[in-house]
Amino acid sequence: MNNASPAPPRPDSLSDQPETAVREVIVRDVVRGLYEGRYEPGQRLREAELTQAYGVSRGPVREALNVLAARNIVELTPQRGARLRVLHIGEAIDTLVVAQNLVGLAARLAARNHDDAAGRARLQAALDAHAAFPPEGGGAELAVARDNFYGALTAMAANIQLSRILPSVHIHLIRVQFRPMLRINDASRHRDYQRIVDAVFAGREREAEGAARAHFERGIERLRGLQQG
Amino acid sequence: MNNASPAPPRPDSLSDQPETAVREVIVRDVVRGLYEGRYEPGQRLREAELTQAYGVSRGPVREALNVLAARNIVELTPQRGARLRVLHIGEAIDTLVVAQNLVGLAARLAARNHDDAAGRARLQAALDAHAAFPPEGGGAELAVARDNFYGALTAMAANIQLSRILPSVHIHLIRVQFRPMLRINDASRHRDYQRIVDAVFAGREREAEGAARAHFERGIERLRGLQQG
DNA sequence: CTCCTGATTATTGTCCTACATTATGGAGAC
DNA sequence: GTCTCCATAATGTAGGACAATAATCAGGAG
Repeated sequence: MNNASPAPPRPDSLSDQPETAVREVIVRDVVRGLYEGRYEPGQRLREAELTQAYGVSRGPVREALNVLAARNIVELTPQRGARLRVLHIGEAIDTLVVAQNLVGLAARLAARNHDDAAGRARLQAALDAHAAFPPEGGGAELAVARDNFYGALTAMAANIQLSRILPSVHIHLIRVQFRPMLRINDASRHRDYQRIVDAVFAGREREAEGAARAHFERGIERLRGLQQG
Repeated sequence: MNNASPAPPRPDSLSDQPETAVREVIVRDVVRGLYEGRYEPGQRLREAELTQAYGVSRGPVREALNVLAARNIVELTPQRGARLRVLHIGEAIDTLVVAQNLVGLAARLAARNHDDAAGRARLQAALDAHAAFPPEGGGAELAVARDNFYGALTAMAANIQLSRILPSVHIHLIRVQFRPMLRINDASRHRDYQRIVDAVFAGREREAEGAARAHFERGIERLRGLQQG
C-alpha cells in the first residue's frame, strides 16, 4: 500500500487532513453558502433542517456544528442551538487586528523562504488567479481566490501552526458582513497583494511584513471610522 | 425565570460560553490529563475506551474528539480514529513563533489599556498566583496558573478574537512534551512575566511587546539548538 | 390593560442498537 | 520470504427513543 505517488492533487484547499467525512462536506458548504448568500449571518441553524437539507442523520450534523463553532462561524448556546455568528463592528476590528499580525508574520516568513521555488510558483499562480477577476467580479469565487492567496502565502511561510490558525481567523466572514461599508475595490487590493508578493520574492522580510500590515490597516481604519461615526 | 443575579461565578476559566455539555467535560479532562500525565502524546484514544471511562455514549465522545481535533490536541485520521498529537520539534518551534507574535500583540494591546482597573487587578492576581508556586512546583496547577496569566493578559488586551485564538495555540502542550529539554526554571519565567506586567502597567506598549517576545525567544532558541544538535 | 404564572410545544442533549465502511493483522498459497 | 485473501476491530452513519430545557402561549390576578 506504499503508494509512492509524490503529492496528492489538492490545489484548491488549505486542508491538509484528508477529511472524507460528511461532517466536512457540511462545514464546507455552510462556509461556501455564506460566501454565496445562501446562508446569512444571524440565521439559525436547526438540526432538523440541516438533516433534511443534506440528507444525513443528526450525528454528522451535530458534529459539523461543533466544528463550525470551533471555527467561530456559528455561535452555539447550550440548549438553544446554533446560529450563524453576527460580528458587530468591534469584533470585526478585533479580527482584522489579529489577522494583520498573523498575515504580517506569514509575509515575513515567506520572504525568508523566498528561494522556495514551489512556494513562489503557487503564490504567483494565486496572485494571477486573483487578478483575473473583473473589477465587479463574482462573490464566492473571488472569496475563494483570496483564500487561496493567503493560503499560498502561509504555505510559503512554512509554519504549520500558522497554516492551521490563520484560516480559523476567517477574514472572509468579515467581508460577507461588511462588504458594503468596506468598498475596497479589487484593483487596489490587487496592488496591495502585488506589493506583498514583490517584497516576498525579493526576500525583503520587513518590507513584506509592512506591506501586509498596511493592507489590513486600511480596512481597520475604515471600520474604526464607521464605529465612531 | 429572569434571574437578575449579576454574573455567574466563573473566575477560573477563559471560556466565555457556558458549555454545560458532557462534551466539554471530556475535552477539559483530556487536556488536564495531559498536564497531569494521565494521558500522554501519541496515545490512541479509542471511542470504546472513552465511552467506558466517562460513562457516556459514543455521541458525546465523538463530539469531544472533534473539538479536540479542532484545537489541534488530537489528530483525527478518517478511518483510524483519534490519537493525541505528538509534536516534533519543528512544529513546536512553529507553535512558539506564532505564540510569540500573538502574546506580543496581547501585551501591546494590554499596555494600551493600562488604565483598566479590573484588568490590572486580574493580571496582578494571576502574576501573584504564578509566583506562589515553589521552584520545583506541581505540574498541572502550574500549567493552569500559566494559562491564567496569559488569559488575564489577553483579557486586558480586550480583543475578543485574540482571547479566542490564543488558547487554541496551546503553548502548554509544548511544555508537556519538551519540559525536560526546555528547563526554563520558574524563577526566570517569573522574572519575564514580571517585566511584561511592569511595562503593561506603565503603558509602554513597545516595551511590553518586546518583553513578551523576548520571553518566547529563549524557548525558540533552545528548541532550535536541539533541532540542529 | 398589564403583569405574572402555569402549561404546551419545539428543540436540543444523550442514549441505544444496528449496519456499512475501512484499516489491521494473520493464515495460507506460491 | 513475499503476496493474496480473509477475519477481526474500529470507526462512520442511520434511526429511533427519551429526558431536559428554552421559547411560546393562554389564562387569571391585580
